[in-house]
Amino acid sequence: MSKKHYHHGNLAEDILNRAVQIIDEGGLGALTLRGIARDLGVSHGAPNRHFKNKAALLSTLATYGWHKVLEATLRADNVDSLDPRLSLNAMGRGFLRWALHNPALFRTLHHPDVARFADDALIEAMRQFTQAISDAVAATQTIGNHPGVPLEILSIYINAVPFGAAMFLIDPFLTHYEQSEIQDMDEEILIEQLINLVVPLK
Amino acid sequence: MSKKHYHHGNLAEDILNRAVQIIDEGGLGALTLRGIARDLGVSHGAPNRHFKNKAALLSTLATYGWHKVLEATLRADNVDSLDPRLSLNAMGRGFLRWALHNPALFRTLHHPDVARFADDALIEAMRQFTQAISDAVAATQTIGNHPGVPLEILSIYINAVPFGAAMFLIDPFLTHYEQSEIQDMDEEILIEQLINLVVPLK
DNA sequence: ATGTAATGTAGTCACTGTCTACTTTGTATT
DNA sequence: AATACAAAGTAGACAGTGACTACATTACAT
Repeated sequence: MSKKHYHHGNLAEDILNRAVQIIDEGGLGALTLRGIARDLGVSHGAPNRHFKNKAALLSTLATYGWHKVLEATLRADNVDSLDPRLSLNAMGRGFLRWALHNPALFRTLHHPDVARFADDALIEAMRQFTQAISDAVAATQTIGNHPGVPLEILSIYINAVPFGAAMFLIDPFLTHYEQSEIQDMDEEILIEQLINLVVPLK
Repeated sequence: MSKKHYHHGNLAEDILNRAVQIIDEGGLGALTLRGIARDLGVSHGAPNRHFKNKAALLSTLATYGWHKVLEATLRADNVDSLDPRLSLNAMGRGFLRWALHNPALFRTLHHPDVARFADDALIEAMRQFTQAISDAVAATQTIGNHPGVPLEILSIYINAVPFGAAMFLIDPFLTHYEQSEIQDMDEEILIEQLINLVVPLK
């Protein structure tokens, strides 16, 4: 970190952290390699030693994000419950909570210009996530939930709710939308009510 | 269109159409004002006469998209049904069908870098859409659907399903995902099964 | 200790968005 | 019909960006 050293130390990680901050503050459009380099007090070409190009940086960021969101989804309270419904409900809450707390990373996850240049690591991270959701959904089907619905379709449905809800809730549009009562709501209650709609605990 | 004329005719509209094509082909990252100008055989500064800047072009595109998706949502078969559930179900199908057929425009709708610089027209278009959904959801509540759930939360839930599902289904990631049976499915059946999950016709 | 690979620097290039001054053309007014 | 004016397009310039190159510094394995 000290400016006296020629070598930076762990520039790659600092670049990623700074990238998350910038996206949080100004969106993906505000992200520039040269801007990051300036912020870290390093020459404009330095980031190229750690990321082949801008797409590679975004891809790394998205891969990191998928790992994080999977972790948040699987480590939430009650995920380990023996009741598949309670477990899946907990996963949904963990997912939505993480998305609301990490809007910048969340937005990179499904960003089309990121997925378009996805490398193998990113594809594998995405696959792991969808697999985890699919497994949990399959478990609820074994106890009678939504019988007859193809697993892949049911998984899309279950996944779409926290994803679509988060997309809407972190949309800058909401800021312009005055009548909303949601901004005053307790976050946990909001999460609970939304997830209970898609995975009822009856 | 003839190259012999100094004035182009209706350049603004042609710019928008070409922009949609470019986003369809190469994503939002492939969209450049100069590229559009080249494609239309016009000087690089010409688009500035019709759009103050790139953000204004994207904003116009998004506004147009919101109008289109609202139209597709409200004009689908059975939307006029007297049964609020059947009507809302039809709206969901109309929405999802449109999104799958217009991935480029759909992606601009909630693109954070677009909403961030939203002008009044865009905000109003968004508001009209959410209002239409909210009204239809409220109608289903009057006949006993999801009693006790706050309307705004229920609306987010209802909206999240076709939105999140479309987001996933048009994700370039799916291309890398071999085991998927979804790509071989009939689109209408896919739409029907997904929407029936969130708005059951019992 | 030393040489080699990793890491950072400085310079350059094409491309982009945006601005300005200028040119051409459609149209309303007389 | 002539003409003035606004709308629309052109050409040139500028700074910022991503990416590449050649070069400098440093860490580390041998």
